[in-house]
Amino acid sequence: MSTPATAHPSTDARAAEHEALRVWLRLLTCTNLVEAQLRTRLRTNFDSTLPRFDLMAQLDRHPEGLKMSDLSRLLMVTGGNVTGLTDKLAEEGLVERRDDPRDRRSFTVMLTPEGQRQFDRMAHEHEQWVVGLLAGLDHAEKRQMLKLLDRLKAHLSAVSD
Amino acid sequence: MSTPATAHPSTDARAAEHEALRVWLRLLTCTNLVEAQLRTRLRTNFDSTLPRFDLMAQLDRHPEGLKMSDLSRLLMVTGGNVTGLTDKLAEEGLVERRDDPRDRRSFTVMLTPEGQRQFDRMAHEHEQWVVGLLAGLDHAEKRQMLKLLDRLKAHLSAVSD
DNA sequence: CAAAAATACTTTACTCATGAATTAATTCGG
DNA sequence: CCGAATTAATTCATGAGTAAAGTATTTTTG
Repeated sequence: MSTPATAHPSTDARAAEHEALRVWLRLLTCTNLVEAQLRTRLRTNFDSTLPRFDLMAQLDRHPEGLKMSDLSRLLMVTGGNVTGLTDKLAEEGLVERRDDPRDRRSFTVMLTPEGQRQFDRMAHEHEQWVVGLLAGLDHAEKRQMLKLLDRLKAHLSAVSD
Repeated sequence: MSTPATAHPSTDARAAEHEALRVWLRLLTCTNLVEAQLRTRLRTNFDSTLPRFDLMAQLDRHPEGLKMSDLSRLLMVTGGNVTGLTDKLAEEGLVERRDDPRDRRSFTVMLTPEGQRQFDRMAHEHEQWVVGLLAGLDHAEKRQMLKLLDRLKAHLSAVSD
């Protein structure tokens, strides 16, 4: 560990704090801008929302169906939240609750054919939106960003226990 | 514009989509992890929340006070939201609404001395939390990240009109 | 100057998220 | 096999956000 030739260590500490805050605020700003765009477009083009899209995306990835508890874990939200989202999607005929013959406490949630059709259309557009929103970075920059975010994520996962 | 020597353009397009999605999902994950940590710590250490902290931070940065509309713009949230947050902070004696002598429709919101004291304590801890959470990146990586996020932000601002 | 437009804020109704309490069904230890 | 603990899902109260409608006060303009 070499100490750089700076006069005041406290100055370095201040600079480090400032830098970390700047990175965090930019991170937050960029994420919020992208999210806002996706929300708006999902709303105006499909009269839907991000949470609903995310839930349907999980069901799309698991055609055999998922239990409410699985959805809760995969979406990283509470069970009560999944109940509410599923209720509304079911009302609209986009997903279906099927009794689990093995366990009468639980059931399996699946996309209906109608839900699958709607999701396919949404997913296709959604991907293109994301490509467009991230077009500010070229290929090399995206790779760099991914590397940095992976490092950050690893550290955060460790911190979060 | 040179076309790389790849067999199928459609393959490139698919790869590009996949890469953009991956970057976006990592961005989202990292932001959510940091936010969750900050929320939890703000809650357990100060019995407060991020929106309240952010509002108070803006008032701290503007000791002369801000109008509701300023807060709405700076926090990038709707006016109704600012009304609710301000109501609660005012109830708790942390901020104060002062009549604007020039315009009876509006008023100036300021931190009370009590609010200023509480914010000072929170801000100090908050900064150290962020430093710790971003400690997964060293100095050079943080600079790199900042550069990439700035580029991304510039593009997003342009897209969002 | 009076009517119309714009502005500042609040209110209302809705979505989405949480945590805690509840209900019902399953599993496990004795 | 029975009571205790666990698990699956829902319900309820609360907080934060939106969009849209409402109120009151400027400001603009014909």
